[in-house]
Amino acid sequence: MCSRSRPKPLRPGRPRSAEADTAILEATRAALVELGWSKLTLGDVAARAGVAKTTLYRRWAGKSELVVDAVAVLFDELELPDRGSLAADIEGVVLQFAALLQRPEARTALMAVVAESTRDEPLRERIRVSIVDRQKRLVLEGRARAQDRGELPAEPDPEAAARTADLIFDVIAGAVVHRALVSGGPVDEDWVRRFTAVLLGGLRAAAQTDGPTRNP
Amino acid sequence: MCSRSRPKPLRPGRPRSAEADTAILEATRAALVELGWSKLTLGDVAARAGVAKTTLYRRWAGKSELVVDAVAVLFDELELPDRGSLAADIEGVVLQFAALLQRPEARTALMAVVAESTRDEPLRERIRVSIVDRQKRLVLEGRARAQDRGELPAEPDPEAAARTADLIFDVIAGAVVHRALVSGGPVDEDWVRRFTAVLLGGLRAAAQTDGPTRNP
Amino acid sequence: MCSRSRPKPLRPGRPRSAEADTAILEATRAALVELGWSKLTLGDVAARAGVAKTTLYRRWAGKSELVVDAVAVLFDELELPDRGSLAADIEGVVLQFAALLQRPEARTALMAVVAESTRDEPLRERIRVSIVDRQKRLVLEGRARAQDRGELPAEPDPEAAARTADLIFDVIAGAVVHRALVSGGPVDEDWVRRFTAVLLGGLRAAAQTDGPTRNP
Amino acid sequence: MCSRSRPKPLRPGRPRSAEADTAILEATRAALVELGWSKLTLGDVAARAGVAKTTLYRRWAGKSELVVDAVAVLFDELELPDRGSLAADIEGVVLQFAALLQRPEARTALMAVVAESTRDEPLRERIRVSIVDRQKRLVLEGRARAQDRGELPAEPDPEAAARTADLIFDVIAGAVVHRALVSGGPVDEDWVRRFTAVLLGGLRAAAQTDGPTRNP
DNA sequence: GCATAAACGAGACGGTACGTCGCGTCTTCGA
DNA sequence: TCGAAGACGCGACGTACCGTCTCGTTTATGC
Repeated sequence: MCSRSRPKPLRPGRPRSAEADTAILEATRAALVELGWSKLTLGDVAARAGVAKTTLYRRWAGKSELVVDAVAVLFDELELPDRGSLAADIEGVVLQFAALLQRPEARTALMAVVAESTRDEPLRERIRVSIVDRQKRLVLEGRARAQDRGELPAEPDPEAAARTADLIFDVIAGAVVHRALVSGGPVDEDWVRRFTAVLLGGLRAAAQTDGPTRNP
Repeated sequence: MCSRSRPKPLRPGRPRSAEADTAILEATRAALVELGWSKLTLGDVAARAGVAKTTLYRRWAGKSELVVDAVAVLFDELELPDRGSLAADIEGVVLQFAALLQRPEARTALMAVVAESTRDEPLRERIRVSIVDRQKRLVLEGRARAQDRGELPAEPDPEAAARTADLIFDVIAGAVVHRALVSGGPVDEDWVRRFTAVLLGGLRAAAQTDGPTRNP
Repeated sequence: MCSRSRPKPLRPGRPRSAEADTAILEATRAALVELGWSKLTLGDVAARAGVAKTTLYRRWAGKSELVVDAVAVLFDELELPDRGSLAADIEGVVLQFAALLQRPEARTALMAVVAESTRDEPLRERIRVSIVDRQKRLVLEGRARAQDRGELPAEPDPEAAARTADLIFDVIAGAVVHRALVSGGPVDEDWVRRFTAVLLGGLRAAAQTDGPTRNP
Repeated sequence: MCSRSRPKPLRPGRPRSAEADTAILEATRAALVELGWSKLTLGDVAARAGVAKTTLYRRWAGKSELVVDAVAVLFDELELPDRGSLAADIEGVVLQFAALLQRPEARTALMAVVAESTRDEPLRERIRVSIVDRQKRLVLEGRARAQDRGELPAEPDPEAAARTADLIFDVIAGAVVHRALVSGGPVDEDWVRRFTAVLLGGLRAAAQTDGPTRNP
C-alpha cells in the first residue's frame, strides 16, 4: 500500500554492514568480561570487532548505549519454567536470574548503566525499553499461569493488576540484585525458597485485605 | 590501666590535616551533585576542597573509595521512627530511604560504586562495612520494637533470626532501589503502603509455616 | 623509470599536518627565548603552537629532540663570507657564530642538549647530524677558497685533510663557545683577530712540520 | 688575635654538621654517575646522604649550586706535569683533562650547569669562581715554566699577558670539550699531539708578529 | 556500465583527565 | 637551634581515551 523504508534501503550509497553490528556487540560483551565496565573503551571494542572507531560512533551515541544493546539480549534468555506450582515457577526464574547475575558481563554492565542513567533520562528510558520492561512478561505470565491453576484469584481491576505486577517485579528484581551484588550472599536454593515464601505469603495476605477492607 | 587511644601521634613528621579530610569529603558530595559520578574528577574535587591532588591520592586509592566515604555518612542519617506499629515504622523508614535516593549525590554514587565493586572485592567489602551493613541496625531495631509490642513472636533460633533479617534487608533495600532508580516510578505513600503490606504479610505467613513444618 | 619520491602518501589514514610542525618549532624557539631550556615545558610549547600535547609527543620523543630540531635551522644560517683573505674569512664567520651564540634560544639550547647527550647516544648522533657536522662545510669551503687563493698548499692526503678539518672545527667551535658561554668575555673584533692569528699561525706551522718530518 | 668566629661557633643552638656536607657532596657525585644531571633529584641525594631534604635546602639554593660544589673538587685534581718541554707539558694536561671529561659525573654536570648559567648570572659567576678560573693556574704555570726553560720570551706587558692567557685557556678548554663531548671523537695521543702542534705554532707565530708590527 | 553517494579502514587531531614525580615549604617531634 | 620525618600546595610529566576530522578505498545501487 505504501512504500515502507525497510525492505529495500532506497537510500543511495553503500548500505551499512550487518555483520559489523553483531561483531561489535559480541566484542562489547567480550570486553566487558575481560575488562569490566570502567576499563572498557570504545577503541578497544572497535579493534576487537575488526572495525574502525568511526563505524562504531556512526551507530551508537556512546559507551552506555552500546552496552545496553550488548547486554539486553542476555536478559531475553530468561524464561518462566513450568514447574507445576507458582512457588516453584518463581523459584525457577529467580535462580535463572541469579545465574545471569553471576555472568561478569551482565553484573558489571547492569549496575553501571543504571548508575549512568541517574543523570541521563533518555538512557534510563532506553534501559527500561530494552531490558527491564521486557522482563515483566515473566511476572504477567506467572500470574496468568497461577490463575489458570487456581492458585490466585482473578483480578477484576486491570489497573490494580498492573500496579501489583510492577510491585512484584520491583520486589523480585530488587531483592535478587541486592542479594547478589550488594550483600554478596549466595542466591542458592535455600535463600530462594525463603524469599519465595515471604513473597507469596505477602501476595496472598495482600490479596485478602486489599480487596474488601482498604482502610479498616 | 588506662588504655590511651592516641595521645601523641608517635609517628614522626608532620601529621595529616584533619580539616583537609572534611573539606575533601564535602567537596566530593558537592561535585557529585553538580557533575554526577562519571564526570566527577579527582582534580576537580581537589580544587573545590582547596587541596592538592597529591593530598587526595595520599588518602584514598581512587575515585570509588573516596566516594564511598563521602556518601556513607548520608546513609547514617536514616533512623527508625516510632510510629506506633511495625507497619508504620517500616513505612516511615522506607520513605526516608526513598527521600535519600532522590538526592543526586546518593543516587548517582550508590549504583556506580556497586558497579565498580563487581570487579573489585576490597571495594565491595568497603561498601558493605561503610554503608550497607551499618543500616541493618534498622531492621534489627524494628524487629525488637515489634517484639516488645507483641506484634512479632520471639525468635528462639538466633541464626535463623539473622538469616531472616538479612532477607528482609535485601527485600526492602532492593525493592526501594529498584523502584526508585530502575523502574523510575514514584516511591510515594501509596506504593509504600502496598509494599509494606506485602512484606508484613509475607513475614507473618513465613513465621507461621517456617516454625512447625519446614519440610512438610 | 622515473623514481617518484612520494606522489601519494601510500599510507592510509589522515596525513600529519605540515603546518603543525612549523608552528611547533616556532613556538619552541619562542619559548626558549622567554623561558630558557630548564623552564621550557612541552605543554607550554603545545599551547603556544595551538596544538594538542599529544600531537607533539607523536612527532618527537622528548624535549631534547624537539629543541634540537627547533634550533638546528639557526645554525644553517651561518655562511662563509668572502672577505678576500683566509684570515678575514675566518674572522667573519667567527663573528657570525658569536652573534648566534648571543641569541638566547641558541645559547640556552645548545649547551643543554649537549649535556643531555652525554647520557643519550642517539641524541648525540642527532645533534651531530642536525647541527654540528652540517657546519663543517664552512671549514671545508674556507680551505678550498684559501687553496684557490694560494694561501694554503694543496693537501695530498685526503685522510689527513679530513683529520685536520675536524681539528680546526673543534678548535674554532670550542674556543668560541667557551669564550662566549663559559669565560663570559666578549667575542669582539679584538678577540677574534687574536684568535685567528693564533689559529692561522698554528696551521701554517703545523703544515710545514707535519709534512716532511712527522717522527724525527 | 682576639675572638675569631670559627674555633667555637659562639652562635647559640646546635651547630651544623660538617659530616653532612661531605656526605651530601659525595652523594651528589654518586647520583650524577648513576642518573646523570637531568634525572638527579635533590630528594634522592638527601636519601643517599642519609640526610633530610631540609638540611640540604638550608645549605644550597638549588640543584645547580649543589652540583657546582660537588664537581668543583674534581677539576682541582688537574695538575701540570713536568715533562721537560712545553709541548709535552701541554699534552700531559690535556690528556688529564680529557680523562676527567670521560668521568660521567664531570661530563654530565659541566655542560648542564653551563647551560643553566646562560640564564642565571650568579650561577655563571659561581661556576667561574669555583671551577673555571681556578684552572687558569695551569696556563700561568705552564707559561712560567716555559719562560724559565727559555721556550717562550718574557712578556713585558702584563695586561697583554693576561689576555693571551685567557685566549689560550679558551682554546684549550674549548677544543678539548668540543672534541670530547660534541664531536665525540677520541682525545688520544695522536689528536693531542696534532692539537698541541697547532696551538704552539700559533703561539710562536703570534708572539713574533704581535710584538713589533700589529698592523703591517 | 558507470557515476554517485554513502559506508568503511586508518589514523592524525584538539581535548581532558589520569596518576606520578619532584619541587621547595611547612609543621611536628626529638636530640 | 638543628635535624629527621613527612605532609603540603604546586605544576609538569607522559599516557590513555575521547569524539571528530580527513584521507583514500570499497560497495551497492540508480541514472
